[in-house]
Amino acid sequence: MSDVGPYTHRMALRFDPIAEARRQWDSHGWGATDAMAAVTSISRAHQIVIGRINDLLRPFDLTFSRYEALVLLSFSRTGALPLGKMGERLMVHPTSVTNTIDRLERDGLVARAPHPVDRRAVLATITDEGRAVTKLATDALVEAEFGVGELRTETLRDLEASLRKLRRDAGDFE
Amino acid sequence: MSDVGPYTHRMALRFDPIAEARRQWDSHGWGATDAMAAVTSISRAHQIVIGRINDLLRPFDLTFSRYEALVLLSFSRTGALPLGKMGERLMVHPTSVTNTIDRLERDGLVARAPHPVDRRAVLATITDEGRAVTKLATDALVEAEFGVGELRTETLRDLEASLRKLRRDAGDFE
DNA sequence: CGACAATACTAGGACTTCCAACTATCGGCC
DNA sequence: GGCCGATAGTTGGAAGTCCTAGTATTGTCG
Repeated sequence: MSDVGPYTHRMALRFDPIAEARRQWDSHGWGATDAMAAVTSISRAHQIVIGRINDLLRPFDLTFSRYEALVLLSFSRTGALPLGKMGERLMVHPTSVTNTIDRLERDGLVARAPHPVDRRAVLATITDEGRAVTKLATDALVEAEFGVGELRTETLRDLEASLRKLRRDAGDFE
Repeated sequence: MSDVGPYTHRMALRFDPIAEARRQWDSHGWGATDAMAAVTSISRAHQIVIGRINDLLRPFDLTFSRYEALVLLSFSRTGALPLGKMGERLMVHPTSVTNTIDRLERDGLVARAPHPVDRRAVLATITDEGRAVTKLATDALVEAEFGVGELRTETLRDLEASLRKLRRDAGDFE
C-alpha cells in the first residue's frame, strides 16, 4: 500500500505534463498561456483531491457530494432544509440535489418530508443513522486532512484566497 | 446576456458559502478546517471553470476533455499517438481515453489506426477537420482567456504553483 | 378574484470519470 | 520454443454534473 491511491493509475512521468503543455503552447504562439495552465491545473487538482476523498469515504459507502449534503444538514438548526436551499449552499444545480438526496434517502441517511408551509418545497431531514455516519466519515477525513496534508497551511490558504476571487467573479456571492 | 453563464443557476448569495462552512466547521471543533476549505474551493472552482469553457466550446460541438485530446494530438510530431500515451499526458484513466476518442472519431475529428509495430496498441490520428476545429476553438478560448480573464497573471501563476505541489505530491511527475 | 409569472422539484438525456473484468498481444526466462 | 506475467484497449456499469422540459404550487397585480 505504498501507492497513493487508485486515481493514480500509472507510473509518474519524468516531467510535469502541464509544464510540457505550457512549453508547446508557447512555442506555437497560442496566447493566454497562464490561463491555460491555471485551468488545466485546477482540473487535474480537482481530479486528484476528489479521488482521494472518495477513497477515504468508500468504507462508509459515501461520496464527497453526498457527504457534503449530510454535513450541511447536520449543521442546520433542525437537521432539515428545503432542497432548493441546499442547492444554493452547495453551489450545485437543483437536479444534482434531487439526485444526491435520492441516494441518501435510499440509504436511510436522509428522509424527505413535506414543507410545513410551502407545498411546492421538499425538506430533506437527516436521520440518526445519517448523523452517526457523518461523524465517522468526518473523523476519517480530518484524520487524513482531506487528502491534502502534504500542503502547508499557508499554501492551503493561498489557494483558497485565489479561488475565492475566482468564485466571487463568477457570482457565487457578494 | 449580462449573465456569466448557465452554470450560475441562481442568485448570488449575500455571503460566501465556503466562509460560512468554515465558520460552522470551526464552531463544531472539527479540525483540518483549512484543508476542508481548500478542497471545497478547488471543487467549486473546477465546476465554474469547466462550465465556462464548455460554454465557449459548445459552438464547435466540443467539450474541454475532447478539446484537450485534440490539442495533444495536434502538438505531436505526426499527429498521432497511442491511446495509452494520451492517457498519461492527459492524466486520465484509459477508459476515459477510449470514450473520448470514440466520440471524436464519430465526429470525424480523429481516426483510429493500427500501431505499426505493436498490434495491441491503437493510434489516434487527428484529421484535417480535427486540426481546423482545434484552431477555431483555440482562438475562442484564448480570446476569452479560458474564462479566467478577471484574474491577474500573478494570481494565475500563484494558483498554478500551489497546485503543482499538490500534483507532484500525488505522483503526477518527478 | 382570476390570469400569469415565478418558484420548487422531478424526469430524461448527454457527458465525464472511475472501477472491475475481459481479450489480445508482447516479452522475458527457463 | 513455450509458458506466464505485464501491457493495451474495450466493454459494461456506477456516479457525478449539467441542461431542457414539464408539473405543481405560490404570489403578484390589474
